Amino acid sequence: MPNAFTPQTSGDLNYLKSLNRSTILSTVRRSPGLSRADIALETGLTKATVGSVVQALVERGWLREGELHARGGGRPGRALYLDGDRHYMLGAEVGVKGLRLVACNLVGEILASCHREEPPTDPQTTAARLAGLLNRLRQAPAIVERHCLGLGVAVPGPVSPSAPILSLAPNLGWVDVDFLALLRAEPDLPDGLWLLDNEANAAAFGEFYFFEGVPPESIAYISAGSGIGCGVVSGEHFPVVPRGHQGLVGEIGHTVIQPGGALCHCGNRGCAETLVSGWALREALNVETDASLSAAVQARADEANVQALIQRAGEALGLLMLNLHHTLNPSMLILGGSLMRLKGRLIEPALAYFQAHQNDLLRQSQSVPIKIIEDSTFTAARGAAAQVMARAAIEV
Amino acid sequence: MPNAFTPQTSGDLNYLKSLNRSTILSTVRRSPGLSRADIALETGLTKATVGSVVQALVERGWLREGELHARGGGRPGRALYLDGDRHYMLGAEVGVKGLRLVACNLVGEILASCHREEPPTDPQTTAARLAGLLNRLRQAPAIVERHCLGLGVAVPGPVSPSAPILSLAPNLGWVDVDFLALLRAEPDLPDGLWLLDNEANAAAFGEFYFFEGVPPESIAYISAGSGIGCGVVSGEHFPVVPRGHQGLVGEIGHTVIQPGGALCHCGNRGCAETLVSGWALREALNVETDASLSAAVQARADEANVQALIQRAGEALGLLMLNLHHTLNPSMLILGGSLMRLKGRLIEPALAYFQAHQNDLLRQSQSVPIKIIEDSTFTAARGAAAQVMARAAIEV
DNA sequence: ATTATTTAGTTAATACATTTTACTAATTAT
DNA sequence: ATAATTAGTAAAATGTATTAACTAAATAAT
Repeated sequence: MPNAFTPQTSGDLNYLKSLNRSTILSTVRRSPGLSRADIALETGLTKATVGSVVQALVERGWLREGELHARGGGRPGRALYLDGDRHYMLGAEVGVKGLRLVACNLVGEILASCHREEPPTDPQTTAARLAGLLNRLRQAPAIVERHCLGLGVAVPGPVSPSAPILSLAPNLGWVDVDFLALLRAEPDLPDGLWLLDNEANAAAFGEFYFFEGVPPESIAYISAGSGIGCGVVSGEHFPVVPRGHQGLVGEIGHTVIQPGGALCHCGNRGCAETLVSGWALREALNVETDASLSAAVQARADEANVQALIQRAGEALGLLMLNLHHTLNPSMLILGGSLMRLKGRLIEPALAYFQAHQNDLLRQSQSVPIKIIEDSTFTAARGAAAQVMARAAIEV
Repeated sequence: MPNAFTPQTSGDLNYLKSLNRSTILSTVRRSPGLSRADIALETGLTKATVGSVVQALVERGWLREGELHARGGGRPGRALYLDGDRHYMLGAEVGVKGLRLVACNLVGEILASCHREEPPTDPQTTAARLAGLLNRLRQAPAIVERHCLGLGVAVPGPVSPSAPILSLAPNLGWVDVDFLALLRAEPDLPDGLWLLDNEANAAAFGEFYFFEGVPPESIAYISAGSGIGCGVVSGEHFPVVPRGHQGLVGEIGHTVIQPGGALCHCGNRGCAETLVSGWALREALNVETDASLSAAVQARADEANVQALIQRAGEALGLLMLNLHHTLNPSMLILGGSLMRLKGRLIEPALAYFQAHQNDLLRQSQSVPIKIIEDSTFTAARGAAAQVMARAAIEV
């Protein structure tokens, strides 16, 4: 039956095996240290099945055995963990302000990374530049001996749900770019799975997939940078990222929250992005694209109109969070993106607005946890790598 | 792998069989008249598997054989259809203004129906009244000889995703009502599956499941009645209704689209419901709850302030549609609910606003089809019945 | 110390769903 | 009529998970 990665819908015995293998891997990822017996209990599979699947996964470098459990009577189980030492995934983000790359292992640890803060020009040149950085990254001592599962690339715009093509990146001026094809033309790049996704989706996926602690049922990741995007993920063993008919799920930057408000790049008035986004704040404060917005705000922090501007932006973000909550109702909201560098100045009004406007629908249950990622430099790149892992886990 | 109805995640041979059976049924539902060979081609299953599954489904009254195909050379295949003659499902809607009941067959045809336009009082009494109507409905000649698969109930408020409990129905004044338990206490009701869901979710499900023609990948159904709700469905063979952490997915009536606007029942200002909803319009026009809103509007159609009010409501609906599109990006928008009785007066400004504000993100691909259901008296009830069928199809 | 008990994990036999292969059935084209 | 083509069925083969019986390794009781 279908999950995010296998759109197929009917199944044979192969599919069944892959399903159970993937479920077992997911179970260990979400609860590291479980024993075979624990897994059997949790998944409903028999000890025999779990035993044989685990054996295969250990041999292939996906799982490793750890210490013995010693809890009460009986033979102790052997703890199982994802094996962080044999495979790695590459993740890259083509951002409006530069390229970011990571290599990370099955546990989500970043083994090597690099970034180049220089706005991309045309797709072709950017692909060549990214290929160069990737090849250098792959020489890093921490990963040179490992097996590469593939490469995930995150881009700042919607990706067509039917093909891995960037359909529009307003802030780069790119339209219908088959970035992976451009990349594939470069020499010496690794084999394996190659994936392309929207930056917010990738980031959301990574935060969900490598969540530390008890994972929420679903999350919405609001990416507040030059523009405002949002990625959604849910589904415990098979995390699903809804992309929508045209890949526009989560384009909340262009939801209208102030009819008749300021003119937006998209042609409408009162879009959320006109109130809270990198470009809108830069425009209002006269800050160049390649200068630091947060530094400019910091420098002019005592000007009343600057304070009011950031305050209003924060409140707009809070409103956006509320509307998102009433539309998608995720178990957790995560805030990331470069705008988080404005810290309390932006975040406090946002949270205050969100708390103050909890209405009856919300108040009856406990309110939604909110997590803030202050430095999300590599969040999308790591998320893209996570997507590679999730996909590879199905095939192993 | 999990679908809407089987939260399980690991699988055995039983699961595999159920998966394929359900897929085959879905294939026939979406394309009536396929032959066994067509199904094998479409699903990727072998002819042998399809043959044996179809045989079982014909025996159990889910499929029936039809005419022979005659297309070119070779032995003609035999057309297969869902069997509309042996089973039926009951669906009921507990609405703010009354009860609506249907019995429908596997093809989605309504075999019998009744409604009682009298606002529900307390849950207990309502359950008793509904039970009475159900028992009378089951005596209808069209269904009395058939087998009942179960009962689906749609309610005007969010249902907890973890249990079939209506957590809040603001317009009924009900809180945390276990309506199915109350119903179960009544005598002589049928066995089978009993389901409870939000009215908008149920309606959305029914429109998706029994869609006539080529079904869209996903739909969002906007239910514009006393309040404004929205249901979402996607997934071809296993339609999924995202419900969210607290069952609040689609509570778009309380998204804020006019900060600082009119005070809403929920305590906030500027919610969509303050501009476009049965209660807001009644309040503005001084129409009693049990009187007809559309009649009142009709009667005062030449007053300028009434015209302006409806015009504004329509534009708010259009804005809501746009925001929904940018957040969920469904393949099709469906508008329903009692407000549709205002017809062109409301719908035209809504569509005009929606078309006029298509921005770059939308314009690049063809625009979203919009379907309007003018009379949605039984839409939610039939949808609840559809949910029963979808669930029963997994178990057969 | 020895034995019983409990839990973990493996192995071999079994059950069963799908596939593969070979077949029969029914039509059209030659 | 015969060949060719497509639909559908039947029997054997494949491969999955389960069941049942086992071994392994710890604690608790004697």
